[in-house]
Amino acid sequence: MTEVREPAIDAVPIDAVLSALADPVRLTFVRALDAAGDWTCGSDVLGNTGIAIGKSTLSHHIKVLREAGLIRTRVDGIRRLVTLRYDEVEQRFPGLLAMLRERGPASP
Amino acid sequence: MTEVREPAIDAVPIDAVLSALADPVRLTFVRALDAAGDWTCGSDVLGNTGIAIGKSTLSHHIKVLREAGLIRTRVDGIRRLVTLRYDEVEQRFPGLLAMLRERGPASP
DNA sequence: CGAACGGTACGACATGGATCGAACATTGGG
DNA sequence: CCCAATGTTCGATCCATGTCGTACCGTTCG
Repeated sequence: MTEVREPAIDAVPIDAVLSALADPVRLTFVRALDAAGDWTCGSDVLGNTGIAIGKSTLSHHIKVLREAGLIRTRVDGIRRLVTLRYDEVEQRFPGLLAMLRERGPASP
Repeated sequence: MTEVREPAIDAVPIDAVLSALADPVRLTFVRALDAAGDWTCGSDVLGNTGIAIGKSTLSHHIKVLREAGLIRTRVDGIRRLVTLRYDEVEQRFPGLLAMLRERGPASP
């Protein structure tokens, strides 16, 4: 198997998406994936964002995001690569990803 | 005073909005306000939505939603009326309210 | 084969936040 | 003037979940 099971985009409830994005770690993670734009190793994203959490915690967050339909996980040999399900998310929740790029007024 | 203090829409961080909407009670509340479309009394919304919580809990949720920039509270004599800040939210987070109307796949 | 690597699964723990009840505040009416 | 109606505030409690550590699993390579 080269793909990890993920829900169909139409089967994901908005509730799950909101809950998934309500966590600061996961929000930062999604923003980083959005900026990266390509398949990325999960632990690499950690390094890029400066988030300091254990690997089991990271695994947990990735699972939540995957079950919320936001990301996809691909098995590549010894590691797992993740990516935003960009087009699908945009189709189902138009404008959502653009919203997340909004950093808000806190940018000194 | 006939208005309760609320943040300017541009001062609202997306984080606060996501956290506010991640709670099922608040999400239901916002949906009800959206459907009602007009000024609505807080306790009325409770009756309309069938949510069963104490009045202090309701007050708490309203406060969270107000501080997230989503609703406005107006003092009208003995009661307080709440409403969605529809146009402002739509301007700052285009598509968000439409997303919330999406009930997801659970609609038999 | 067996060791190392990258990630997952599971149990335990701590903390944030949802909830409640009671006391307080404000307004309106008898 | 006092009382009823409506919300807010404050403490206390309880639970969901973010976090960690350890054990485990699949893959790769010596």
